[in-house]
Amino acid sequence: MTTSSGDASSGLGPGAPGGPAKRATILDVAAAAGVSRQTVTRAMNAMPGIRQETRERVQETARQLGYTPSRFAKGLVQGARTSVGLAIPDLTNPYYPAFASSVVELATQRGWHVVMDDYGHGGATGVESVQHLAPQVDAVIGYLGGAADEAQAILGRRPLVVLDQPAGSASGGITFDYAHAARTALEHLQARGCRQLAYIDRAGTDHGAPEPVHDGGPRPGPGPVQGVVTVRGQAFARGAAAAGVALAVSVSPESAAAARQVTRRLLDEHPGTDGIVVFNDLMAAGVLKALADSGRAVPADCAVIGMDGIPLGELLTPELTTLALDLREVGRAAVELLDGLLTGSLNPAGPGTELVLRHQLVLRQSA
Amino acid sequence: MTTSSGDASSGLGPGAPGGPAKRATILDVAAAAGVSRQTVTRAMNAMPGIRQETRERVQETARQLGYTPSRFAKGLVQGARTSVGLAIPDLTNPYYPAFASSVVELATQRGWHVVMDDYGHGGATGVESVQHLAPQVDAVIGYLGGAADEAQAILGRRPLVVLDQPAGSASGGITFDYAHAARTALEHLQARGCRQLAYIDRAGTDHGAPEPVHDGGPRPGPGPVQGVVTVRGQAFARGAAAAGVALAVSVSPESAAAARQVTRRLLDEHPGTDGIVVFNDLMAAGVLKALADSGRAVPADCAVIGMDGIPLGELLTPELTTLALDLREVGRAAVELLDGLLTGSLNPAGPGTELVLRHQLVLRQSA
DNA sequence: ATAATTTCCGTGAACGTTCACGAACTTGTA
DNA sequence: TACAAGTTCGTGAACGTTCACGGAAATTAT
Repeated sequence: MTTSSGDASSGLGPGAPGGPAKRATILDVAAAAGVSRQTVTRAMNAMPGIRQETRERVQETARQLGYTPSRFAKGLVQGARTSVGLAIPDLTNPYYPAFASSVVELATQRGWHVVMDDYGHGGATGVESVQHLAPQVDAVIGYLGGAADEAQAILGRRPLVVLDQPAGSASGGITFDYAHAARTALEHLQARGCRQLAYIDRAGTDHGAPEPVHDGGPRPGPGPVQGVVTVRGQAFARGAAAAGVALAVSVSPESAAAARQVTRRLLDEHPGTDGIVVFNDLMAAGVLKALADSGRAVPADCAVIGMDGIPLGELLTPELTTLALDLREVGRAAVELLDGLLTGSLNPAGPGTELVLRHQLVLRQSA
Repeated sequence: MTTSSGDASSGLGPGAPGGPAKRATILDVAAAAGVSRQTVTRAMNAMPGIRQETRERVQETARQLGYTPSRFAKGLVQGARTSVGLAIPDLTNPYYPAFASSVVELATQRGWHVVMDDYGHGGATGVESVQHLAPQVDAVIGYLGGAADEAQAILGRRPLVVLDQPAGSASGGITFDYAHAARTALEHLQARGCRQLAYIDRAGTDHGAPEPVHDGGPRPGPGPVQGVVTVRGQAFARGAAAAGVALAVSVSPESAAAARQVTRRLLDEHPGTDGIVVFNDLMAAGVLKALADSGRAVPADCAVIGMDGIPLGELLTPELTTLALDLREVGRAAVELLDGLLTGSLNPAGPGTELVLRHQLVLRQSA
């Protein structure tokens, strides 16, 4: 502008000098190219009704000015592309990536964007995650670990699909038939001849549990059951009681290393244990280590059944028998449920639509 | 609408009848509550200058109408909250979640949102992923597997941080010192007394390779090296040549199962192999399986070194020695680099700032 | 009682884009 | 030449929110 030389805006436009280089707008491009807003729009969006030469000139001008259309202005006038929030407690836990991958894939197929929040590492809760996502998304899918009502309140009318917890007032929910899983596992172990069973539960309450129960009723067996606080754990305790089989229960933080230690103690207290079911495959990996530590052969001396069926199981030694969940299928169920909610074939305001999925026993070496 | 009763909007507002229930705006709320736009804004955003009673009344009205402020209108007037795109080839590969988790955590700390794209499953490329993300984000971090220039062109002035490939015209890049990694691994194996080494490379070119070379120069050893196409593979081939050590190279698709098969063939062709380095830990798991299949003891008969240091390695039997990368640290580096680019302390237009990280040998049982 | 604050609330403007429409220019045809 | 039809481009309006400012009402001070 102030220079007398002719070649203004040579290559870089703003950026080098002065302040933070105020963002170029469509008007800047229009002015620089000697056309109107609408022509710039036509050039940038591959619309008809513009001469090829003009289009190229405008595009070049836009490039030189570093022009990027404001997604806000565009969204405001065109109506939102839907974007869904995905709340995950811990991507580091191999259970979740498989699920998340599926959600992202199917959401992308529908033209949605996925805003991901991996809230566990910051020590946040599921509700806080929803709070963080809320202003940015049109819907949320998530493993919140409870408080579905509160989360739905934050989202207002926008649909919320929660997993592995009662839907409550949430628009939709996907749960798992743990009673069926427990029955399947226990029957398999019994058929195998196991008589001294144990279950390793995860420590830390999952807020999905209906009541933080101490199982005040008749103790189903000799094992300690007081610590059982997850819904999975309750299902196994009840399943064992129903089947009239002894079940020792230990509780461990959700990691292989922790499960290894807990299992060592369990084996000290119950040396005759000959069958163990574990909260999930990751912890089962630690259980296998502990059994190896103690010199026991798997499955000869003690059988092990994991849960969830993550790919890791196949790589362990021995390969892990597990109550598998097709995590891509879980993701598909969540996305399709949300799709129904969004397109209105399902009513978000109505009572939460619940979908129940079942684990399937995958026999490998460990049991 | 058709009813004569007076109680309009009782509890649910729109939604039940008619069409897709046009979205409620701030003006609807203002009218329903008998106040102005600005008062609604004040009520919804916890701003001062409003009576508590009014605030509650407005909030209740908003709730009843299912009002959710438009993120586009808000963004337009307030200036963008920055949101970054995260392009990941395959969340199912345990390498990436650890990285992604770190990125999400640190981005959230900065108040950014993360739009995730897991582009591999759809058969898309990194560039297509960037294309998909571009209209929605202010910057991109990603493993693109090449074509950084093209991706940067799509983003215009918006910063792009690429990983594990030359930055090219991208604003920033993070690469790994594979020459150092190769040297470390080979030296360790030699010191261990291994004499017949092998390297299992990943099939499929990573476009980051400077030239799709057939290594036309003098063959560094007896092993077949023609298939080496990844930068990692080249580093190992060169490292072996420099150290004057024989190195057989096999190529396998990126999965444990595939690596298992390839390793079986390798062992048939080179039965004397007593040390194997693998492209990554996931494939190394398959290599361990193959060695077990062949009746070889690890590390007594053959040592194995993996690469990248994912948590899986500790759970294998034997536990995997690996050239570990602190993936959370990689995420941190990417985010901090991007932060510099965004806040302007680094110049996005300038030549890409490259950062080189090093693998560290973590000794466990397998070597 | 009047003035000086303070509290509360409303109105014009602006953010950057696309849509709907119309004007100007070009080409083809009688 | 004149008219129709097509091509290319520009202008007002609208999307829904917040900001800056100003006015009215309620409260306190003089």
